[in-house]
Amino acid sequence: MKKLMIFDGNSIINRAFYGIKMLSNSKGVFTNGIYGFLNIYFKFLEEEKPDYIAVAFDLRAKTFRHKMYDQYKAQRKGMPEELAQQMPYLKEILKAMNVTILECEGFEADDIIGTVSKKCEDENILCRIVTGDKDDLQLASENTIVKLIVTRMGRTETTDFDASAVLEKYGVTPKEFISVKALMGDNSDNIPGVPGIGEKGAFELIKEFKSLDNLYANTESLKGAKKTKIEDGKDMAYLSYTLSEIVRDVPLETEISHMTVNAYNQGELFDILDELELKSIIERTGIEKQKETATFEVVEATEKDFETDEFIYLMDFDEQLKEIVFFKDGKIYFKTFENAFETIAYTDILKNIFENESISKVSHGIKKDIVFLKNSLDIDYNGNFFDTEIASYILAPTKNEYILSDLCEEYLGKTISDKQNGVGILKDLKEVLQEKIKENQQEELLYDVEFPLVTVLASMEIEGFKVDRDMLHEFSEFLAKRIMVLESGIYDMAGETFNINSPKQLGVILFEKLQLPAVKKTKTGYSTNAEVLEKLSGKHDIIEYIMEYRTLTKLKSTYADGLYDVINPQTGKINSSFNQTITATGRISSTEPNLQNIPVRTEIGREIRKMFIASDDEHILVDADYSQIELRVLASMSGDENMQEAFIEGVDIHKMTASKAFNMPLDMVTPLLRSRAKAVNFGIVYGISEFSLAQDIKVTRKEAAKYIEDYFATYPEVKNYLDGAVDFARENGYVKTPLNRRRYIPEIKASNFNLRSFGERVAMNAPIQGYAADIIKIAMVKVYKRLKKENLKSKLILQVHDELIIDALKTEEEQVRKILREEMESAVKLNVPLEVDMKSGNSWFETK
DNA sequence: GCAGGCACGC
DNA sequence: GACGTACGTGCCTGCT
Repeated sequence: MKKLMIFDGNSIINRAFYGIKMLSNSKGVFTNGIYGFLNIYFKFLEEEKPDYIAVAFDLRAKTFRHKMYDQYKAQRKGMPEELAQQMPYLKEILKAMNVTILECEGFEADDIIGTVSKKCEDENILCRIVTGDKDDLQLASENTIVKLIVTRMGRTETTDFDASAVLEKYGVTPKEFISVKALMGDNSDNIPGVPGIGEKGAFELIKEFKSLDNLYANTESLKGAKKTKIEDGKDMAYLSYTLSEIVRDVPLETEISHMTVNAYNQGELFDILDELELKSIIERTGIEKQKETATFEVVEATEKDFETDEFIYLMDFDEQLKEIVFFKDGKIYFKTFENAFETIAYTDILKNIFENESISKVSHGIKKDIVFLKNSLDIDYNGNFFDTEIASYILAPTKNEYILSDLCEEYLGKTISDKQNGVGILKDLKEVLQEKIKENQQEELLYDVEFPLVTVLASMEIEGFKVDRDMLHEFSEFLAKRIMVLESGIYDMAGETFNINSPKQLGVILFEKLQLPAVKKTKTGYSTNAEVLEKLSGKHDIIEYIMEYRTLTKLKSTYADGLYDVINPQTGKINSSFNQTITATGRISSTEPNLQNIPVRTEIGREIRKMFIASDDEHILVDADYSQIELRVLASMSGDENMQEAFIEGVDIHKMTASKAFNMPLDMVTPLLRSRAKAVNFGIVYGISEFSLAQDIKVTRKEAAKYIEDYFATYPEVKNYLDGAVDFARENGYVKTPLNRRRYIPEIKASNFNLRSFGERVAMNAPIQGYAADIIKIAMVKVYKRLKKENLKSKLILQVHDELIIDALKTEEEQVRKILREEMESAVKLNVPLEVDMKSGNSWFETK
């Protein structure tokens, strides 16, 4: 016997959508429903190996059921936007797979399925119905099996129902199932049923009477209230029956003989799946990439081959240079290096290329090359280059990684098999990226800010920050002693030893053994974070101990010991990595170690900064930080005169905000009111929610909302500006800074309130934080160039978002201060002054 | 190897 | 009313 399988497209994509966590491609198109549908589709295809296959869909148009009963599915909300946008893609995919799609105006997918299964019965074909909708159980028969799926926690479970399985599970036949539903109704479809008859009653009645007709022919055998309910509900019952009964003679245009399982239209299918970045599905379909695989002639390079005016290369090294591959005149050249001698013999050739301004370089991730060439061969990489990694980041800053092969597939549709072939299409990639950068008007941002910054960051990495090893070690030992004392105190009070670092064990001690009130829970148990501990403070002496223990162990492990472990033993310096392609907003990040989160707020934490020192006795640290850069940016971009006034007059912005928002003279502003105004300013800058603001300043959400309202009344143009940013994002899908740094915000269209609110806050915040990031990057490039131009030996060694640190030769200190102030304050022209606070000192501690 | 909880900075 | 909450990095635990 032949076998047909039919899927309920809407039902399955729905199940998948709600059962699988949100997925989206890098452009923000959601894909979880499609992903789930296809996995289910392939699973059943492999299991059942049908001869015919079809997928049925609902259409948006009203069905005969709506015409018959205007309340039908009336309460049902439309599909959420995140799912709706996936439907056309799914249909395209099915078309590319040459799968029959069945839709029929005026009917639902269920009716189409009912019709197809009826045809199967007539033509003696086995039928398999795959759906998440229990209603289809009425279609089960000997030859028709309903495969009912349930998705939970990302897993799909299936139960098979033929007629006897329905009878066994529910005690009624498939056809009787319709009558049951007619009596009990269905909330999800808004089918009324008989008032007062629920699931239990409906099943009992139909088990006894078998059908509605028989029930109503024998109502006299019923008793009491039930009898009245049934009799009164007769019209409703019959209406509900018609609504519930699946139609089995929908006018379909397609015959079963046309529903054969066909070969895929490979190129088309690949393109869609590739666009959606559904890699595992591509693998599962087994489709071959129809696209070109880049292959080039590969030859070993001679010294002469290195002569070129455009050096397109990829370099491989660890401690030693291992290989350079480069592309020239349609050929790939490679040169491998077995040992240090070979490398040294090549130093001049490499120097000629990398130090020569007139040879332009193209590569992927150039900063690491600059650092390597300087450290291992003392080669000074000049600034004439195009970095495809940085360019890709500017085009799409929210991607997790910028891998060359992925980018080639994305932008060129070409697959690269290895590094050698990668270099062969680097130039093509460069040209596509260049074009897109131009389209987005991001040329100034890329060529005048980001590329020059690569050199600056490399220099900062090479230079490093000198630390006082011994002092760091002593501090660690000091902490260790104090931690020991706290530890034994905690064990005493707890009456047992346990791992204080384990929130799980700590939770048991505090909230079970010591019976302290548990205020907050996490996914896995009791919350024991600082906020919770603060609330418990005073209730038990152990709390203070734990709070101090947390502070000190954090200081010891992350800072004292963590930093000690990464000191270069030769130089006594710490060399962090500065990453330019991580953050969504345009800020840079620092890793291994992170020097952008060295403690400053608490006295004990600030101690760490005493260990960050000038490189030697001849040097001094000069620290310059922008004063309120984000708020100045906001004042300038919004054009709000009230806010600008504060900066032009040079008064304390938080105090001014409090004075204006709470309608009182400046000298009446109390520290508490100032700190609340500050929190609102802070919240605006970081795009925090009303909820977070309430938590921050420990007021109710309502009060927080009032503060925000007062704030916007004080600065009406700020409100206007922020609303405008949200509108812009809704319309364009992204926001931008004045330098056209973009951030895409797919969340702005989400139907989920939290996700959409998040998108709106991002839309308001990204231009502010992003522009501040642009400004300090411009300043860094200008400061670096000035230091070089004026032949100074002082070096930029660190950036912390609004702060620059220079390790200055003492004899150059005044010149360095002048350069920092001038270049930072003139980086861009705002409608308010850009101000810099500056301080020198022998340690980072002293500069604060 | 990975997720969760926590804490540090701007 | 939405039950999650700006951006990052790194440490520790406790599970697989």
